[in-house]
Amino acid sequence: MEDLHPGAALPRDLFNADAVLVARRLVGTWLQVGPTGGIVVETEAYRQDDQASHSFRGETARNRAMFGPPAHAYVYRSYGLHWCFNIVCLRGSAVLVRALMPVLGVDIMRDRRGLEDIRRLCSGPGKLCAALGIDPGLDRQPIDRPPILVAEGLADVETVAGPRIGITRDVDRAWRFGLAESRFLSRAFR
DNA sequence: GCCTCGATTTTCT
DNA sequence: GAAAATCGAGGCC
Repeated sequence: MEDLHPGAALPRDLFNADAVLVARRLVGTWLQVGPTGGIVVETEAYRQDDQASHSFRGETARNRAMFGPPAHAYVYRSYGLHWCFNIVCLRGSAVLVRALMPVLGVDIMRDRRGLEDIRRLCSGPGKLCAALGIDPGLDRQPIDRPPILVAEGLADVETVAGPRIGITRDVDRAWRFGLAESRFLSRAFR
């Protein structure tokens, strides 16, 4: 494996754009929360004109962050149990970060997850939040100020695309993006 | 490896 | 009342 470390922080303007473009762009970037972090290997885009998105029916108490400024976090509870971490893009849209290649603070992440297997530490949106210590305290926080950092990561990235996971509407949009050949995905791309 | 199931909050019907 | 942007455990092959 390469010598991995964060590069320059991504500018906020980058997130003031279509979530589909941002989702593809984020594959291979660095995501850090406090003392833990790694390389983003899987994302999904959700737009307001998209029936699978929480924002489709307008603003609610839960999805308020999606209607706030770009480059801020949207953290929500999934299936009543797990947390999911998104980055807000154009108004009413966001990118769900689904999987990470653990790099920084791996022992901390193992402790938080109670799991040794590095390939499964962050291989899903709920797992990733547990490993990074993400909770609703980060909802609506900027992603370019501590404890969050999103920065350049891998130099050359080959991405693959496919249908999103776990949704029942607008299922044919290929808005899930992954790092080609990565062993840290939540599921393989076909 | 595959499958089924249950935990539990938010939203919608 | 039921489904949802999920996960882990347990049963089976």
